[in-house]
Amino acid sequence: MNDPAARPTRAEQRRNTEARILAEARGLFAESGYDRTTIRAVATAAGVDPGLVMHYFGSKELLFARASQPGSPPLPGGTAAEVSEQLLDNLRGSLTEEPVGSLAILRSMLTHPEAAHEIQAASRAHKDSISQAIPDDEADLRAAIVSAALIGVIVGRHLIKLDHLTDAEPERIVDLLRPCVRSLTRADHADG
Amino acid sequence: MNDPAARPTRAEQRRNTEARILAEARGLFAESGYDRTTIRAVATAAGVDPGLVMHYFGSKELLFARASQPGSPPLPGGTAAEVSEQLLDNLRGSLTEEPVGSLAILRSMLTHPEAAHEIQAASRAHKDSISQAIPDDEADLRAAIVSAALIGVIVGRHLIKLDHLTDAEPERIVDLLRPCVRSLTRADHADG
DNA sequence: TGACTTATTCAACAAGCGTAGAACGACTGT
DNA sequence: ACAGTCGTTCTACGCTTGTTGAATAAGTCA
Repeated sequence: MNDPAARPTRAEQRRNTEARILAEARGLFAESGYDRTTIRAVATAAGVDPGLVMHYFGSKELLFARASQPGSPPLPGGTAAEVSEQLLDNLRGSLTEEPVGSLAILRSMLTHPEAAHEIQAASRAHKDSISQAIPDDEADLRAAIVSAALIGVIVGRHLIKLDHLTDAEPERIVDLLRPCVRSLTRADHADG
Repeated sequence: MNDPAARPTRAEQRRNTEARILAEARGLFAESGYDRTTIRAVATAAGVDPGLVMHYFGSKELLFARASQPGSPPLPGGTAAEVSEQLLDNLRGSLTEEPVGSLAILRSMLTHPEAAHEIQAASRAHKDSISQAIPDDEADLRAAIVSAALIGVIVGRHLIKLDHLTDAEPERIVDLLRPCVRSLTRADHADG
């Protein structure tokens, strides 16, 4: 019955193709964004009829929602120094290999309202857990800035593919950004 | 002949509607991106027939090219300290009111290849003039990082509208980012 | 085996898109 | 005034899209 070499059962078959469709959808959404990814293209990539995609996922919108699961990294917490090091750890992870689902959201965040909302929500959650560690009345703003800047770096590397950002060793980028993150999570900054 | 109150001449009339179309196109491209902005919507917003838009601009692609003129800020140069202050000046300008043409490019940079190329080119030009002021063999990487991070902040404020980033005073954001930019344009950074 | 479910495909619809070309009518130079 | 330019609109073509419902064929269970 459960012989792995045998012809797969019906339920297995279904989960199989459903997973294959989902994987191809993730890839295409991450590569081309929501609008430029057609259900037909997903179906073709998965070796399947477009109608089947609809039958399994209901609509393009629902397919996108399933394909772009936030997979949000653990929220930082603790002292300011700890928070900044956790932020840099997350950054390092996102630089080495970003999960395709996250890239799908990032790719579409400027043109697809739903994706934008998810980014806002994620950034808001991030902010709440960061700003508590910052002894400053501008803590919320600081948290928002560090979110935006780090998103910019990830987007620049994976999606826009900025020249020297794509090839660089993740650890180098993290090292170069460490003073930035620290100055933003601490309340001290000198000008002049 | 040139009585400003009189009925406009043919050439004036043309420049008039052409400018009106271009303005509406800029607005819509900045608001919705390339794909979601239809020529029909631009025409309707300008109170004009879609065919006229084609007749004046040739194609949607050409219209986008005209509507999203880079309007790149003056390239920084000089010593490291001067460069970082110029970068922050540009940032302040982009935070107070970004020209709609630039927002059109930024909005589409993740989904429209042409827009992505323009961002890459702009970032490359930026890099060349920044990295010369940085006494470091990682100068190119530093320049790319600062570009990406600043783009992230601008995008977070104007396009994604991150919570506390939208309301904040530009000068506050600039002040908070000053240590960041300085640490990236200088060759010194401590870790530990 | 036979009844039933279900994974999958086929064919087609309605809508929206960019775009082309003919047509109209007012302005313009001679 | 006449011929021609030109701003502008109308209509329509061809294409792609998301989505649907019927049809097909294979697996499943009594």
